[in-house]
Amino acid sequence: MEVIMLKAPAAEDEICPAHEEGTVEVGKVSAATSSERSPMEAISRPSPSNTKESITTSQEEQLEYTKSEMGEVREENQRLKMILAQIVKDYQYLQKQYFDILQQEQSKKALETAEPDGVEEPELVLLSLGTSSTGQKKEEINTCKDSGKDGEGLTLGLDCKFEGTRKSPNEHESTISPDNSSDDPKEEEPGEPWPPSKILKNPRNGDDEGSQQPQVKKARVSVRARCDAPTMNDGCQWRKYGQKVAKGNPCPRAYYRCTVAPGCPVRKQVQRCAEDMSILITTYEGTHNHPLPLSATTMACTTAAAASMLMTGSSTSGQGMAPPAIGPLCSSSTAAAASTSLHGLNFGMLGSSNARQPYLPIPSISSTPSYPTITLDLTAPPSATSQLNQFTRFPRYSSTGFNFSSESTTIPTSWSNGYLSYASQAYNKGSNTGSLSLGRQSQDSFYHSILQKAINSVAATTTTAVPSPSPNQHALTDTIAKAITSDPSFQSAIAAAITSYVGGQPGREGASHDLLKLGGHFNSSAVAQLSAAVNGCASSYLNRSSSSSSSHQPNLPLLQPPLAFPTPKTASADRNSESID
DNA sequence: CGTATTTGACCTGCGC
DNA sequence: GCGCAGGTCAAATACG
Repeated sequence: MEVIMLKAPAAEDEICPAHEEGTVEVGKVSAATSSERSPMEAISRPSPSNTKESITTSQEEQLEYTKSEMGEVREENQRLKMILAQIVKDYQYLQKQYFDILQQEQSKKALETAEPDGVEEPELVLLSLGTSSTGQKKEEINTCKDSGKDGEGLTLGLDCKFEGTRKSPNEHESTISPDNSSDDPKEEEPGEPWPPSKILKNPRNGDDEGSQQPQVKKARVSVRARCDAPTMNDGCQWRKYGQKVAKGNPCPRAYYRCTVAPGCPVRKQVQRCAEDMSILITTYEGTHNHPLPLSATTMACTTAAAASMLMTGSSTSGQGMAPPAIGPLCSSSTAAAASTSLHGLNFGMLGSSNARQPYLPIPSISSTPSYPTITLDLTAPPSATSQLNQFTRFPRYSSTGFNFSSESTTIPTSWSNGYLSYASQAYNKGSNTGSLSLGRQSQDSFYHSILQKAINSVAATTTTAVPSPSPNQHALTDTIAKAITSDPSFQSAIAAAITSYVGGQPGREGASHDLLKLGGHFNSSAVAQLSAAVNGCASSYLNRSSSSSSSHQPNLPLLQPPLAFPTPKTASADRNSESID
């Protein structure tokens, strides 16, 4: 019975999470529950049909046992339902916050767009989440630029609609701010015909939107990642509707359309990099008009964030052959979200058969004349120096950027520093452009380090092992906690990061342990703060890791046990089997 | 048999 | 106006 209980939700998560939002899942769970009951009742009730005389004592005992088990199962089911409800609630709340932030930033940017420096069209916005080789970076950027035309670049336009790279602030607001929520039916509805051309072309779409905003250019989010599989597993269901060989790349470009919902306008292009066949370039466009699975949501958020950056960046950044000077800080919140979301993508990608390597996102945002394009490069070689070079080249960003260095020894420090910068300047600057560098190889080590650091700090202050906690550690912890608590977007980013970190590496139980440890020390005010901050947005993620020790967070209702979250099937499957066993 | 993929043709926008 | 390239459609085909 227990097996069933655990599996049902898990299975749902694997399949639906990406398709349906929590609400749906809840329903599904309910369904599962009812279905479970039937069998149970079938077992417990059969007695009437079977004469009791025919039932042996042992059988009766078994029935009793079964009944008690059933009761437990039901209780468990109820508990799971509650958890689901909470998660859904959390999710919705966070989503709302996230988009609110985006809107605020857009408004801010719109106001600041008037700034002289930002006048140039931001053809390129660099959002670096990972280490990337400088040289490569350039190439990538160029590629991105070209991509607009030859399709070499990948763009993932998930949820944001954009107007031309540069529109008046008002326009920006009017088109984007209203709805960045990917879940918002409204957004999609304006359904932007994917390609501008489409607008005019497809009457069948029945969308007048196209006509309404003929000039609207949708943002595209291009993700470059090493993946042997035909496509990345991004949490959505796609149907291939075309394939074509684009000029400049011998590899055919495949066109996919989201089939999660009948009228979903989201499409994606998948093409292998001509230079490196192992690199898969996936471009997303459009807005989902249906609930998204967690993993898909992440991507959507990434797109939205990227789009936001693009939009804002368009007003402030310079052109871009070389990663131009981007504002010191991309909208950190969005950048962070984007980066982390990307990570989430990676995570999703892990689901694909061959893609096991978690690549840190090294996103660079660029826009082509026709389409604002954001390129997230998850393929950067694990070169610490490359990142250094990158920053050397663009000290401007590094100085104010949200720098997640990949160097294990400096990561925490960089991060904290970067975050401080972020916290203090992000909104003040209002700049949407900048760099958010998350050392690629670091992703793993980065989050780990952060968590570890936080944990250590906490441990230092809460355990006897460390008599006198370092003031610095304390400060760091507080800083982190404050930073997280003060910025919902950042919370989301952290949540996504954690998700990626935890979920992206099924085999790495360490991550879970770290999180558990974090929660385990929640007595510490610092940890409590962190937990509270993260809790809001990542509770669901944490839950998974804390599943085996839900008792550890009595005071953290959100940190409940575990439902299978959209994670690579293998991961969730393993988890389920493990829990079952 | 139903669904997904393949593939050639068609449409549209853009540059010359 | 013409040609090129990107993007989409839809019939044919493959697959489960």
